[in-house]
Amino acid sequence: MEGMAQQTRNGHSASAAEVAALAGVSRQTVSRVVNGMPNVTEKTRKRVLAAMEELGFRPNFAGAALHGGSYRSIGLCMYNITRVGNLATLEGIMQAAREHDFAVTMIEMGGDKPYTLADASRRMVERPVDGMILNMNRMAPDFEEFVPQPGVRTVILSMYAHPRCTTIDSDQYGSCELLTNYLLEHGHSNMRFVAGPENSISSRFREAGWRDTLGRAHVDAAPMLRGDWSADSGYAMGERIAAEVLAGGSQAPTAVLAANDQMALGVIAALENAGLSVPDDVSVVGIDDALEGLVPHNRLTTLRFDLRGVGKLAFEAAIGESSSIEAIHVPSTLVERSTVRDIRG
Amino acid sequence: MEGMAQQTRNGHSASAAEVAALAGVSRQTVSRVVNGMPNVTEKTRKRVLAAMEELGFRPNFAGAALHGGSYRSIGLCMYNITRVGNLATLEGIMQAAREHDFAVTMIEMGGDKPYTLADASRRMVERPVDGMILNMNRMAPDFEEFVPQPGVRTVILSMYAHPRCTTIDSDQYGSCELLTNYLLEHGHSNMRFVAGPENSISSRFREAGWRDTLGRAHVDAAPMLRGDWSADSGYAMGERIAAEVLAGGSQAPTAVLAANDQMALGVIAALENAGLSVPDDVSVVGIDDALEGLVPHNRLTTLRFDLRGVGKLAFEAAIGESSSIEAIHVPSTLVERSTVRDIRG
DNA sequence: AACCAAAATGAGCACGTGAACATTTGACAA
DNA sequence: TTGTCAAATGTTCACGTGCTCATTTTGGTT
Repeated sequence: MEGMAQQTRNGHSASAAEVAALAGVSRQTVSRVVNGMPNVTEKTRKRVLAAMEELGFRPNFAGAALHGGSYRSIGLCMYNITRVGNLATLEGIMQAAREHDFAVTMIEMGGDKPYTLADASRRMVERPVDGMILNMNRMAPDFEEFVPQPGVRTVILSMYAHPRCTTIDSDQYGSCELLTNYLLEHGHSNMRFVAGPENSISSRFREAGWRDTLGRAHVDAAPMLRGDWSADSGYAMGERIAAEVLAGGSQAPTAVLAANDQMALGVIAALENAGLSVPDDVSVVGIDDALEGLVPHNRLTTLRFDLRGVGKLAFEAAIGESSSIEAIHVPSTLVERSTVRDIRG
Repeated sequence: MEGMAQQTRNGHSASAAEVAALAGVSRQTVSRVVNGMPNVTEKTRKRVLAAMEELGFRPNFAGAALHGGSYRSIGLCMYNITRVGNLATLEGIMQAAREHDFAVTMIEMGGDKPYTLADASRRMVERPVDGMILNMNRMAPDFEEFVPQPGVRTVILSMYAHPRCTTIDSDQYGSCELLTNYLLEHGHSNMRFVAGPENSISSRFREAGWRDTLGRAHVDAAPMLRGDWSADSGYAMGERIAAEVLAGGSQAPTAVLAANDQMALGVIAALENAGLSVPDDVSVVGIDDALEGLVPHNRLTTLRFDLRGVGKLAFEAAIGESSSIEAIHVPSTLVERSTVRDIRG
């Protein structure tokens, strides 16, 4: 059993005291070596390191954290990791965490029913975290009245501002404002909007951005077409739009704004299937820039969110010292490809 | 500052002792209430709960864990979260974790250079985790010689078996074995294989599965076509295949096995662009079943991995009591749609 | 009222570490 | 040799909790 010298007691790794005993020094010297502090002779350091090696020493996290320091970890509660946007945000958070040598402690809430922020916060706070980020996809039932756990900075990923927590999200509203203006500037005053599902917050803000922008430009909005984010739903709406275009008349649309790229893809397929050309007959724009590498010859003009930026800001707000409460909307950038034609003049 | 009664000292939440003092009971009684132990009068419990509420008590994780219990968390080290497969695996792990009331502590390794298992393990072990799962996308340089941290069960997500750790992965080899046999059974003895990039382990196993299966069936393998997972690379290979088909002759392919769905999509687009019909002229199969909702009228016959199953098994191996070391390959299932034609007879 | 068992509560130790402070060692100059 | 000072090392305390064991209280029975 010599090879098993690492194991002491019931599976727990050796303590600093045992290392100290083996190395013939005091426990404090071991601590100094572990934490790379100065004022240790090279000879002593070597002896301690050898003892650590022999015993398979693993500094006890609890003992270290107990003293009152930070856990160097932030909590993240996600509702649905699978959603493309959430994933990129997660990546941004992870990247920021790595730069600060933080870990990310994740818990997932049951995917079926919408969770309350209070539940998420309660489950998270019993973990070793220095702050927390709560993702809110659908509307949390207790959003307004939610009170964050005292002493743990809490950031909510949400378009809605919160009275007691900093909120961060990509500017969903601004995204459609930007795209609508873009289409208007290219002469498309008669456009159709293919929306996402009604229960999605993003979807609602995207729709509002479109509608308000048209209103500000004094352009009448045609009835919105309801999709469900999927390419097939986009295709179905695309068929309707194709019929409108083919029917002609002054109300015939010249452009389509789809609330995500998949639906835009469906719209394009339906239009082309009906013998129409994109962008010669109809211009189409999407949102998300999610088709990269996924579709051959991707040429969709779309909008890219700075999701890593969102993740980074969320992380920094969660560990930040500032106690100010902000509502941050991160802007997005237009990605011009070739599905929009300029029809002015 | 009455509303700030929650905050004591420098941002730390109140201790059980302070709660005890306020409630006029012993600290041990507070502990009993917190942990829901029996033998506490209802009246006492109420008083303690009230005191906890007033002070905003948060049980100190370190203090509790110090006693030697479990952290109720497993570590996960990921190389690249963005990859579709990794995401689904993560989801499986999260789901299993939730069922056991575990959290998942994630760290990400720098996305640019391949990481060593030793690095990942070292960074992970200083966190409060009861076990760890290491993801290995490319070949880790130290795979063979890696020795897991003593006392922390370590699971590697890898197709290769490891001498000292349990390994788990979707059966990449078996996936192409299954699909190749499927095509052979449908009369396609002349098929082309569009591979993924050379540095990907999955890619290598998928290619080997295809090649070996053809060998066992005594069918000559045509030269493999090298893609890079992207739809555009699939399109490029599809153009070459189309040329071969149109050239005719006994060596003209009747089917294509693409190592992922995106490339299959590209192949189909190229074939159809060349005036060929799928599946009437050429059959095409992909792998991953990744196009759901993403593409209108998805009809690609493909293979679905049980990635959640992989995640679940990995989690359970990481917290399991059994010290046996296994190499688990989780099988996948065929998803028949309509891009393969039976040309027997 | 007296007694007893069971339930409720309290006291003290142990966990492994970091930090402040105390002590020893070693080098060098007078 | 002796004194001095800095570097190296050791000692002690504190952190907040769970557990074991001791003590007190409660409720019921004789």
